[in-house]
Amino acid sequence: MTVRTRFAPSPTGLLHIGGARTALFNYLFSRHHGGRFLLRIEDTDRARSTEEYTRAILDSMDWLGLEPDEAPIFQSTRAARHAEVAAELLARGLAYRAYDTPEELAAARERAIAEKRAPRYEGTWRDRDPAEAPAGVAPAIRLRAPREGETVVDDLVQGTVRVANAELDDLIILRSDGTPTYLHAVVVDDHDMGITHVIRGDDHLTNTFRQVQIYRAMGWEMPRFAHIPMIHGADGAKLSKRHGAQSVTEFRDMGYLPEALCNYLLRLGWGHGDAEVLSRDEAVRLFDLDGVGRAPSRMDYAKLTHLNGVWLRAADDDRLTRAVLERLAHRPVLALGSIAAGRIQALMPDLKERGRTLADLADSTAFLAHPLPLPMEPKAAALLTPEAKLMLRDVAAALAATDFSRPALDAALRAFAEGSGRKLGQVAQPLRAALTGSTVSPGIDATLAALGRDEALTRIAAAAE
RNA sequence: GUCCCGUUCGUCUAGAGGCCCAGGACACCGCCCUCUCACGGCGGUAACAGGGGUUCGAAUCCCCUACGGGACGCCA
Repeated sequence: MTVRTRFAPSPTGLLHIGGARTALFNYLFSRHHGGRFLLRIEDTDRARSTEEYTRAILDSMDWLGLEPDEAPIFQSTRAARHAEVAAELLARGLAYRAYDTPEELAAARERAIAEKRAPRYEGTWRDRDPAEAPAGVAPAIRLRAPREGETVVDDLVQGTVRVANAELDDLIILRSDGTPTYLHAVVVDDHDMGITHVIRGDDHLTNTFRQVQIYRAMGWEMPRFAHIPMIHGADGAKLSKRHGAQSVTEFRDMGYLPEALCNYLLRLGWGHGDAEVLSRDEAVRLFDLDGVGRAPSRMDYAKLTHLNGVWLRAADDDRLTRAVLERLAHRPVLALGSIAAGRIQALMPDLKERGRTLADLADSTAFLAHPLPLPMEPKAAALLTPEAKLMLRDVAAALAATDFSRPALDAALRAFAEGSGRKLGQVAQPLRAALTGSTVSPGIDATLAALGRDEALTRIAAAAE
């Protein structure tokens, strides 16, 4: 049997990281087992679903490298099939028409809560003669769920979970307007799509019992279920706005790399020995459901950032240069011609050593594209004392005598420092300030070389004035 | 209220009865490297929720308590 998994987001918002992790686990599981990964857009809530969100979710999945193996299926296109299955259940006496009005149900619910009973449907129309149906009320169709015994879910993550059928009620599968409810549509679609493994957030665990009842009623083979714990904010509460970034789009905009976000999300709730840094290939090779824990995990932005640094250092220089240029394009003061691009490219191996996000990288790169006069950070300006300025003129002369290769620049600076009785730092720091307007940059020789002879000497002269 | 699930360093986790007076990673604190900042290296602080069992022996098995989370909709 070929493994088939699916990710089934509803397009009522951006793809958040909980959803991204669910998608990732589905993807990795299917890949690990040589199966297929599908996508279903659950857009049955017509009021809240939008095309923009659908597109945004697709974009985010694409960015994360989680492309589905088949064209996405839109649940809204399958309403007729959902109704057909409901009709079959009705014909076989496994479902029934319920004529309760929303008002009656709401009243019954309030009564139950007031009397501290579970707010369950009492089955008013379960065995009532349809002839008693009130005129003008369109019925909803409810599943005739078993009332005795228990329903068991053999979950790949949660283990065997069981509940007494008396705890469950007769759920609505088709609304009075003929549209399917979520629980019903999911079962029908998963069955028709040939889904073998349903991997989703554990907020769906208790709903699974009712879905199992639908599978049973239809006599369908059941998929295996795997309910993975949810992601919480740093305070342990459900992830929300106040916890900071939560959508994939936001993380992308903040300068996180998709491989880093995937790596982080993979390790959140899943472990494999001491493995921490995992490429996509390694993840596919090692991932399986037995490594997934059952407790909810908290989002740790610091660890994500660290991992991003690791992947940033491993990333290709051309790719990073392009990404940085894109980010810098929003800064009108910069001169982003081919000269600047060349400098950035040249210094990228050194720059990426110290950045943690693309945003950091762009910040630490901007000086290369900045036209003169260079803005000076206060700390940098403080380094340019009158004595330092005098020294800078001599340094410029020493540097001008080299071929401006890194080794030659390094040797010249060391010789100059030694010859003038200074420590290298006493020479390098004012020089750094002159070249970058900052106290922080890659090695001074690399910085000089990236700027090039003319620009470097011009900047030094400007600072020495 | 009812039902379901969970609880190992601050955080993510390793741990499937003796290998654990609990290992790794991030964060934090020292030191080293060093032209700055990073990177890297070395070291440190820090956890089995509590209580009962079972067993020669329990982080690992059972029970209870506490605390978290989730679900109970003609939402998905």
